[in-house]
Amino acid sequence: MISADADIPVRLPRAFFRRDPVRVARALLGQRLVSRIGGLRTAGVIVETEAYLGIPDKAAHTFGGHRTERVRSMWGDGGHAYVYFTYGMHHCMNVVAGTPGQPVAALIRALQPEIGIETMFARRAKAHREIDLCSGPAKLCQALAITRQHDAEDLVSGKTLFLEQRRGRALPLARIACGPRVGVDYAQEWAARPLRFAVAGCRYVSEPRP
DNA sequence: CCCGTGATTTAT
DNA sequence: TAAATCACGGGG
Repeated sequence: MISADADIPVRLPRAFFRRDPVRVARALLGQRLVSRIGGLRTAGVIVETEAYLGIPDKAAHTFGGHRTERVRSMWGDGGHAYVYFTYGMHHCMNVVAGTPGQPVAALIRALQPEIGIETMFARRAKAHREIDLCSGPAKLCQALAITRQHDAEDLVSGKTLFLEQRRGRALPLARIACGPRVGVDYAQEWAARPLRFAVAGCRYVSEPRP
């Protein structure tokens, strides 16, 4: 039977995140990322992710067991945010996966804007079309006002940044496109591995599409 | 294609 | 300390 409160938002539970990063990256597709920052609510459906496999992964910030202040949150429990700053102007958000001591994560690369679209346009003055608001890891952080301030935030219990379950079941594999990760050409044999995932045919996915 | 921009990392 | 790097985005 159908529950009367089927549409009340439910958070993704801790167990969702305490899995290997490929599983988490795929399972995040179709879920909702919500930001309540600066008194404004913005949210979108995750349509593109990448998995970062930690110590052996030459493209990961924690490659080789690298453990610095910047990547501290990567070493913590699954279900927390890892937000980093790069190129002097951009923030990118990861969802930490696995359990403490496993520095693995899923990078959120694109959202389909859903809530607070006017706020997103205001925060992203250079975007003129809805598909330009969140079609890239730094674009979505700008649209949702996610910064290094939100690094290490607990997405399971936090009040400003969290994930709502939108799909009870995983997206069928046939509806997930995959391909090499973006911007990791330096990572040798890890560069070509198919660790980028996207909702097949979705126009909100960043280009070039997998 | 090229370049901004600055924290972080890596090499001296 | 100095130099190189960078999980990007915007403009031409």
